[in-house]
Amino acid sequence: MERYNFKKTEKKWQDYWDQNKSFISKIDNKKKKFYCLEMFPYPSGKIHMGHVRNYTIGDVLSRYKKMQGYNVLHPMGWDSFGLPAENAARENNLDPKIWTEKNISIMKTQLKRLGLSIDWDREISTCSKEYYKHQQKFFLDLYDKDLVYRKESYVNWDPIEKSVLANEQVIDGKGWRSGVTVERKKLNQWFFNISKFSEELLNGLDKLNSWPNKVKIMQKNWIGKSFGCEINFNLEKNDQVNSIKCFTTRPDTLFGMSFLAISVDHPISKFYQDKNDFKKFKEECSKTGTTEEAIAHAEKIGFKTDLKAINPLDNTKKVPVYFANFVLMDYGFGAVFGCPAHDQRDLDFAIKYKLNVLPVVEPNDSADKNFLSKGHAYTGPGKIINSNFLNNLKVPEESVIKTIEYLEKNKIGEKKINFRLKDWGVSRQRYWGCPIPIAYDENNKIKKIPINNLPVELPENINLNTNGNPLDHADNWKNITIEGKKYKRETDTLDTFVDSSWYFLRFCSPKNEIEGFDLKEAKYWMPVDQYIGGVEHAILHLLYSRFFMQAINSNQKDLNITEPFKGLFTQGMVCHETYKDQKGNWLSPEEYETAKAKGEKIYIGSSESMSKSKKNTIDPENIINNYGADAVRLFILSDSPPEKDVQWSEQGMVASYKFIQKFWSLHIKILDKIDKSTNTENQEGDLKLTKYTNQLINKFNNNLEKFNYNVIIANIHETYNFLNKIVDEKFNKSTLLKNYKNILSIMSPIIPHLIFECLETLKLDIFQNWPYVDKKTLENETVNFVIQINGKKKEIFKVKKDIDEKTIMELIKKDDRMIKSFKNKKINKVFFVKNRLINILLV
RNA sequence: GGGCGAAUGGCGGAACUGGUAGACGCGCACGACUCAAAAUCGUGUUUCGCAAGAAGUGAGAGUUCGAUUCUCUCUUCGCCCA
Repeated sequence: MERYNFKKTEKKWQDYWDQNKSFISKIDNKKKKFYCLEMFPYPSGKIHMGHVRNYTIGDVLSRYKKMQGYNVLHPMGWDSFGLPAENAARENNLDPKIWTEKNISIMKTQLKRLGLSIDWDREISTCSKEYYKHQQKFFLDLYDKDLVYRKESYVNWDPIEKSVLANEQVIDGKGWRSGVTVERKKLNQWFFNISKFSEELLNGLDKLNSWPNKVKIMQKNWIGKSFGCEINFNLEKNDQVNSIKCFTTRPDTLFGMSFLAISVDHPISKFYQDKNDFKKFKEECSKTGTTEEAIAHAEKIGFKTDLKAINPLDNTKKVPVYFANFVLMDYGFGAVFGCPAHDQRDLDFAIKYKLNVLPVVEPNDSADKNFLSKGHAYTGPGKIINSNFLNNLKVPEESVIKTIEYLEKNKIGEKKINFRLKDWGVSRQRYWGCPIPIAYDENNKIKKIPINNLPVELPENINLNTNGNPLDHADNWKNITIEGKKYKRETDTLDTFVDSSWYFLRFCSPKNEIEGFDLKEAKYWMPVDQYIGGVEHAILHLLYSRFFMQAINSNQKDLNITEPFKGLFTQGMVCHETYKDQKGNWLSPEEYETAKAKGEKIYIGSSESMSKSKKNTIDPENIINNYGADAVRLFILSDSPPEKDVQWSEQGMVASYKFIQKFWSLHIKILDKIDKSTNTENQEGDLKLTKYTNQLINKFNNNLEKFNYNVIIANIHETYNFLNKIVDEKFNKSTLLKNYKNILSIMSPIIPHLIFECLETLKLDIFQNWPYVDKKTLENETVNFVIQINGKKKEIFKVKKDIDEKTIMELIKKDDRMIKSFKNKKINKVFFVKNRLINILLV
C-alpha cells in the first residue's frame, strides 16, 4: 500500500491553486460576499506559530464560506513599516527596504506552504509608495477637515527608541517594545482628533453584535465617558488669578472638600516657575511618567501654593491650593477638588499633608460606617450628611443631579460630559515610516505638500547611525522648493498604527492608483465580515481603525459604512513550556533536549506564550517540513478552543501527523470498497451510514459557525473511528460514494491537501459544494431512555421513539434490577420527560 | 481598588435551551505482530471497591423531581482598567 507523501501532494495542490488562480476574487453581484480578514503580519523574518494559528482559523472559515457559495475575499498583506527594520538595517548596515522585502519574500513562501486560500493578487505592503501615497492623501484630507492638527505637548519619550509613544503604548510605565521606563518631554506633535468621535465610537459598539463582549467593554472603558460638571472655584483675593475651573463626577461631595489640586502644567504654574523649590517639585513629578497607571502607583506629593480656593457652596470655607503629581493637565481642566473622605487618592494626600477629612456620605450598610478609622475612603451608596441643604439626598441616585441643578441655577458650575479618550499622537521620530506630507516655511508656518507632488518618498541610502531621527540629518531631502519658495520638510513619520487603520479598505481595490480605495469595490466588499486576530489589539488597532472609518465616512458619505469590522474573533496565544539552565539562562526546546540527554540539570518553568526572549518558540517551517501543512493545521486547531491559549505539544503534533497517514490508508481501503460494491446491498447499513453522515454535517455546521474548531477536530477523529469500524460491511455503491464524498467535503476546509487528493482519486470534482443536511435522517426511531430513581441514573433503556409513560413503566416493572430498587418502597411521584427520561421518586 | 472571564480525570479539553458528566486527543497499562525494538493494530483507562455499589465537575449554601449548566457567598487563577 502506498504511503501518503505529504511533501509531494501538498506541493501539487499548492501549485494547482496558484496556477488556476483558485482563490482570486472579483465582484459578483449575483453572489453574497464574505470578507474574511486576519490581522496582517509584520514581516519580521519568519512566520511564527501565532501566525499559523491565526491564518489557519481564517482559512478554515474562508474555505467553508466559499463552499457554501459565498463570494469570498481573503487577502493578505504586510504591515511593513516599523522599528525592527530600522534596527536590523542599522546593525547590518543595509537598507530597511531591502531587509523588509527579503523578509516578505521568505514569509510569503512560508505562508503559501500552509496551503492558505488567499487571493495573492491583492497583496499589499504598507511600506510601498503605492500604499503610503494614499495614506498621505488621507492625511491631507483629514487636515482639511480639522481632524489632524499640530500642537506642543508633553509626550512619553522612549529613550531607547528615541521616539514618542502613545499613552496606549506605555505599559507599566515602560515602552511597549523597548521595555524601558519612559520619560516626559515637551515636543511639537501631530495629532489625529480621535476624541471628536468619542460619542460615535462609544455608541457604535452597541451595533457590533458579533464582537466579543470583552473587547467591547475594554473599548468602552478606554473611551471612558463620565458624567459630571465643571465648577468654577473663586480664589481668595489674588492679583494674578481669580478662579480655577475643575471637572468632577462627584459635585455632591463639595462640602467635604479640603483642598484643590492642580497639575504642574496648569497655566497658573507660570507664576511659580521661577521659584527653585517649585522647579525641583516639577522635576520630581516628571519622574512619575504620564500614564494614569504610573500616577496611581506613585506616592502622592504636593506643592503648596499661597492661593486659597473658596467653597462655592459655603463661602466661609476656604481651602489650600496645591500642585499635585496625580493631576494631569490633559484630563478635565488639569484641576480637581479633593474630598478625602470619599476618594482614596485624596485621602492619601490629605493624611500626608494633615488636611481636614470630613465625611459627607453616610454608607447604607452599617458595616461600612467606620470606614475612616480603617484608612479607607468611601465611594459606595448612602445618604448625604454634613452638607447643609444637600443633607439626606440619596447617593448616587439623587445627590449628583440635585447638586448640579443647584450649581447651574446659581451659575457656579455647569453639567458636563467628559471623555477619557485623548487625541492620538501620530508623530514618530523615525526613518522607517510613512512621511508626513507637510513642510514648513521659514516662519515655521505649515505648508501642505501639493497633491501632485505626492507621494513624499523616503530618501534612500541615508545614514541611519544618527542620534535621533535620521530624516533630521537628511538635508538633501529635507530642504525643498515648492512653487519657487523654500521649505523644510516635516521629518516625523507616522505611527505604524496609521498604516493598519485602513488597509482593510485598500484590499478592496489594491491596485487603484488614483484613490486609496475604489468606492464601488469598497461598497461591495466592506465591511469585513469576519476579522480575526490577537486580543492584544483589542483597544489600539481596533479603535484607530474604527476612527478612520468614521473620519472617511464623514468625508465620503457615499460609502455609508461606519464600522469596519462586522464580526471580530480574538484568538488565544500559542504557549510552550520554558526552560532554564543552572545559570538561569533561557533554553530553547532543542537545547533542553540536548542538555537533558547529557544529564544536565534543567529547570522546567511554566508554560508561557511563545516568545523569542524566553526562547520557547517552535519554528513552523521545521514543523511543516517534518509533518506537513495539513498535520500542522489539524494540530493547531485540535487541542483548545481557538479563543483560548493553546499548549504546543510535540506529541499532539505527532498524533495529528499520524492521523493524516491513517486517514489515507483508510481512504485506500474505502476506494477499493467502492470499486467492489454493487448497487444492491444492505439496507440497514446504508441507512446507518446516511444517518451518521447527516448528523455529522449537522454537527459541522453548528460547530463551524461557533468557531468550535477543536470540537470539529474531535468530530473528524470520531468519523475516522466510525468509518474504520464499518469499512468491512456491505453498502450500496452509490450510497457509499455519496456519503463518503460528503464526509470528505466537509473535512476539506481543515485539511485541504489530503482531501483534494482523496477527491481526485475518486474522480470527483475537487471543489465541492457544502452538502445540505437531510433533516429527515437526523431523527432516530429509537432513543436511549434514562431511568432515574430519586434523581439518580439507574438504567438506560433503548426504546422506540415517542414511548409513553405507561409503556415505559411497564418495562421498568419487568426489569430485574428495577424490581430490586422498588423492593419495600412506594412510588411517591413520577416525572416523565418525553424521549429523555423518567424520574421515579420512592419513599 | 474596579470590571470581565475561568476553574471538569494524570494532561489538553467535550457536554444543545437545566435531563446519560468525562466525547475526542495525549499519556499510561495490557495484548497482537517481531529474535528484539520501533512503527502499526487491538483492548482498557474519573476515583474508591474483588463485586454489588458508592462518591464525583474549585469550596460552601440555595432554587429544582433533577444543577458542570441558574442564584448567592468564598478561594484560586487569567485578562483589562485604575
